Amino acid sequence: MGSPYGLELVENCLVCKLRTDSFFCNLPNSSLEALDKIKFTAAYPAGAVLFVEGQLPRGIYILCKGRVKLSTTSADGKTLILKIVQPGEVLGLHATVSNTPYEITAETAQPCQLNFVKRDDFLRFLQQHGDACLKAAQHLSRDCQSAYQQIRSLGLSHSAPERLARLLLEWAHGEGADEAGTRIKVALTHEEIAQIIGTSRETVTRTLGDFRKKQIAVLKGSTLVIQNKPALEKLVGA
Amino acid sequence: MGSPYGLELVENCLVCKLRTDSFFCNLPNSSLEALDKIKFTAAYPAGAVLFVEGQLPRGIYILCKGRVKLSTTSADGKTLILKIVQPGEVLGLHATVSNTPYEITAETAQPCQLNFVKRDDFLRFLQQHGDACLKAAQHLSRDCQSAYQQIRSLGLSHSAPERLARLLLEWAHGEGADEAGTRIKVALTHEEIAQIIGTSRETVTRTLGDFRKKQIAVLKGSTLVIQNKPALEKLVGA
DNA sequence: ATCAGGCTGTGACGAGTGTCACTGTTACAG
DNA sequence: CTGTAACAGTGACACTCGTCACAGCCTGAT
Repeated sequence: MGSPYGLELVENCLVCKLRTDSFFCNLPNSSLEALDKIKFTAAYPAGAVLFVEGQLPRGIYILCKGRVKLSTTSADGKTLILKIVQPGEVLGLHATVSNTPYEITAETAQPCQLNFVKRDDFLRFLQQHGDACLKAAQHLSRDCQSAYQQIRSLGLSHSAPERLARLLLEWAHGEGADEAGTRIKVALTHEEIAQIIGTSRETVTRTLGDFRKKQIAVLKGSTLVIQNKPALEKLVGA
Repeated sequence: MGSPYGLELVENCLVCKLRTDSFFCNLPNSSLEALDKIKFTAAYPAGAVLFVEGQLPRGIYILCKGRVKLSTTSADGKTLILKIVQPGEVLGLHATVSNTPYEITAETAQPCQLNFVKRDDFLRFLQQHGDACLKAAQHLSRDCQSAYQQIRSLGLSHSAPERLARLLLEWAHGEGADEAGTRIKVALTHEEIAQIIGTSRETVTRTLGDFRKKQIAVLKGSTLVIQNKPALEKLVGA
């Protein structure tokens, strides 16, 4: 039994222990069985590029395990990270549905397990399974929402500290806190954070240093501790 | 026969002369008839607010005639325009599909005719008509695309002139040109343009003045003439 | 005609931040 | 243990652009 990149492959969605409560994972069994027949399961190492902006859509990827980074790059090489995709989410859905080129690039950030479904198979599947089609629509609407949120963050904020504060709060959302504050794991470099909030690496370093000095939040290694959440909320103007 | 706000209402989608080739308008007749039964047609004056960000979704609006402005506003009153919606497009789709609050505000920019469909009716309609559901997914994927485009514009560009150039090129896309250049009608103030590209009114005025001086483009009244398209393309770095 | 209100055009000024250049720190391979 | 590369921290500087302030200019109402 091969387990490439340290992953144990789960071949069958129906008995999959990774199943989340989101999107395609929790379809009724009849639809899930149909999906199971047309999917291909594969494992990828960290840093693998699933698709590149500009390519014609080959199909969709369902992320079972790991993290995937979605980004776009400008002509002069500047990169903007759109999203870190979590297990249970689908990649390449809008390009596949509308048959337009992928407008973003997807790259694994960790070793990942993914299910791939070819475009033709997938569209046929959607036509035959109304519940799945509705799920797809819901998934797309979430993508829209997160995109709109990022537009707000980029377009309506006045400063880099404000955008960084917004990002930290987003991460903190739904996490529990103890007496020291909210403790979160982030596996991102300053450079990557800069690419998310659309600023430079130096500004992120400086701003985080500023937050540390003011005892608002501390990022050490891959551990972020938010000590003063109200201060962050004040920064975003909420 | 009342024709409010100078509009002549078209009550029946099947015989509608406004039908575009996009989205719900060109559904097969069987689905269109079903849609016709659950929709409410209404006319609105310019400046009418269809829904506000934060409200729970009541349903979707299909724009038959007129223009609608989609925007979000920050806590401190700054406004960002996301899109000017054209006839044939659907409003409030993602909020309705995912049953989350509208995260944008929709306001008519001209007298408009709209079809409204209640949420429950619409979701039932989607479940029963697979073709319509697929259309809805396609529509959502277009919304995503335009959102991603705006993210690129806001996050990856270095300067206001670059963003303005990108906007002008977007407007020029698909328009014919004569010897004087590409002539486009835009019914937007400098203020509104500023809110689209996320800058200040003064910067738009100054940049347009600069474009005029360099004979790149001239905006006079509501007529925009693009004289030197290559110069704009060079500005966006393409 | 007169006035008000919205839009456009312009100047001055300073905060914010991108860029460059460098040092310090950590992690990991040989 | 050492060398190397990636990442983090920091200072200096220029430059963009947001902000304030005000002057023309239209359009429509009175």
